[in-house]
Amino acid sequence: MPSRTDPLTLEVVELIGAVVARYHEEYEEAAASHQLTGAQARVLALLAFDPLPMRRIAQKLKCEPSNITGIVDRLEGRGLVERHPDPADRRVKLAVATEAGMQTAGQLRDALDFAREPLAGLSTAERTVLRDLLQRMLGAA
Amino acid sequence: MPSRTDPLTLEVVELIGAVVARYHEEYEEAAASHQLTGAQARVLALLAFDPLPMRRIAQKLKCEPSNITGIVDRLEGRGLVERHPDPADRRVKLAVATEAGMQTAGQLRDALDFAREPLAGLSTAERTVLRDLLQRMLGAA
DNA sequence: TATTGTTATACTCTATAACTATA
DNA sequence: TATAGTTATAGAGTATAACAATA
Repeated sequence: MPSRTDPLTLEVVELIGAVVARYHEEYEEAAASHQLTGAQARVLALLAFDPLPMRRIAQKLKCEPSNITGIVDRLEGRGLVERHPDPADRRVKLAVATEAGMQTAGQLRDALDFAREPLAGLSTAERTVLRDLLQRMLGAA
Repeated sequence: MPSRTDPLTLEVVELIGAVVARYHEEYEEAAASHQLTGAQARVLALLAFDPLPMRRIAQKLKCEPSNITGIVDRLEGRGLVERHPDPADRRVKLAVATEAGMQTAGQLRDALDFAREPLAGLSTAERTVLRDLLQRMLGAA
């Protein structure tokens, strides 16, 4: 078993850092191309998947609920999101992506292809190794 | 050759997104444990590697130079960084990590171990596959 | 009483533009 | 005139605390 700090491991750690930086760069860039901030794009992506109460959005983004008010305000001002009452609990407001919001979210998803291209060039065996490793990385800590 | 959107590839793409999210979470958490913001921690990490002119920091962080003034101000106020004149060009200010800054940067580095633990548990062959894949991912786009 | 969303406040990061001191 | 760093300004994200409506 190789050591925790051998050169190959350090190299891989550095590469992961580079992937993270690259992922963020491209995400911000894709968001900006739609005049959205990163936070707005993340919320829109969540809501395109399914409607959520304000509080749930904050949990998903791991931030305070009070922040979501402004982000959804701005998305709503752009016509990408709407606030709907929850019939089951009148305290709750469900944030829902509009048709335009769904379209924008789809375009954002397509723009984030940088990872998909090279992955598709790998054999099934290689991708399986990668999947298992990533799962281990996420499960271990 | 598998398709660009087959289930295994999509699964891996999703896992990469999770790794990115996790990486950021832990980075912010480690920074916060030293009463630093993410941006401050990133600048400190850069300067712990070697001193840089203000402008170079902005290039590394891919932001406007004017932003760096405030970030370095706050690091300097905490005694983690100093501004030194550049003898070669009196317009330039070199930002240098202090002894305390070097220590903090080292602690931040150690805190970001989540990737290293599981990586060290992989065989050399597996880590080599991973390294090559990550390099391909970064080079392809 | 507890919870949901909001408001108010303060701080940081961000880009843009104008300024200063050097070159 | 061009460049390095700064200042001024405005918009956005963030946490904290207090508030209204509802449970």
